[in-house]
Amino acid sequence: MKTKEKSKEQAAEHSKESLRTWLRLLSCETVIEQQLRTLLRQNFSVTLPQFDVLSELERAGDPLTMSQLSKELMVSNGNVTGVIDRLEKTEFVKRVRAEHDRRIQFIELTAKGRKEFNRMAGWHERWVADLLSGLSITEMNRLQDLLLKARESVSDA
Amino acid sequence: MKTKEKSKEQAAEHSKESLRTWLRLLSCETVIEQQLRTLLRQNFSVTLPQFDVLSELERAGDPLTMSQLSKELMVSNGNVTGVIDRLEKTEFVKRVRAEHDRRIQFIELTAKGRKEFNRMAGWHERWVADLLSGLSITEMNRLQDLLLKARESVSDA
DNA sequence: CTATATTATTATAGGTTTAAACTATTTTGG
DNA sequence: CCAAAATAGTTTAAACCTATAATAATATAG
Repeated sequence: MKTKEKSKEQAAEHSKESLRTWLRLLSCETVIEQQLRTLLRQNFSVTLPQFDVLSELERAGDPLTMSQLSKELMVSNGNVTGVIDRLEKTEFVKRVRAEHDRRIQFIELTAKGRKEFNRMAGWHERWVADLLSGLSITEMNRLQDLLLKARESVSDA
Repeated sequence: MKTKEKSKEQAAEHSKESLRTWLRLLSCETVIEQQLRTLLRQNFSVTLPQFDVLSELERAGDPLTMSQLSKELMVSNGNVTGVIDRLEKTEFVKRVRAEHDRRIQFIELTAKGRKEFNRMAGWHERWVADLLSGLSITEMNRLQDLLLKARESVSDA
């Protein structure tokens, strides 16, 4: 078989392996997500999307707008509105209208929100480490590289 | 540093890499899922969960019960009820009560459902292959192995 | 000042989970 | 054997998440 030439057989095999890879990626993500969702709910009465918002706010260090949250978390803007509504109800965050542009809502962590999040984050990291304890650091680094390459492939496609 | 001894530094690094790995896995899964969801909706007016149900039914070859679908797709039983309700409304599947055990609902593809699914499945495979075209077959095999190992780690934890 | 773009919310439809309810079946104890 | 209890399969209810599309409010450009 000639090299550098993409035969039909190779294309078919690539296609088949792509599907297998995607299905495995999906199931792997699903089992981890469900574990974390359950642990967060049972231990802290918080949902995973809510945790993700708090995480993003803490990571940023500064208040973020609805649009920034929407972009960072890769969810729709209408979605963010609902999650923030509920986080505001539990007083983990608060909305603050920007002075210079009254369309903009800045979302900031309250003292309570920051304190609770830090408590959760410690456990969250332990849970993830525990779930992935069967992988060595080397394996995780290789996995990260391949996942990054996959994501870049998707972005280019 | 002594070998075979898990120092605190190693544990901390493992923990950090676990979190990075999980976040990368999550974002990778999310971007692919959103692409596929959009493509399915725009081209076939079907949702990703509905496609997954049809896929499972076609793969099985025989009708499946609600519980079997719930287990295979790793979603709750209440969830399956709703998705099947909608698939029944579009006449892609139908419910059939089992003779021998009248608690059981067998879900089977209709002729229309099977035909439409096969049309979708071809495109679905092409889309996935296109999204992952930046990875070689070798890379995908390595990725599959690592993902399998990760999922096993989660199951053991 | 008007047209356009940006930011956020609302409306609608669908997906998801957990807990509880409901029905059918099986098991158990008398 | 039969009634009660336990188990199994599915659905329902309530709460939340999610996307798209439409809308409202504000800002900016011409």
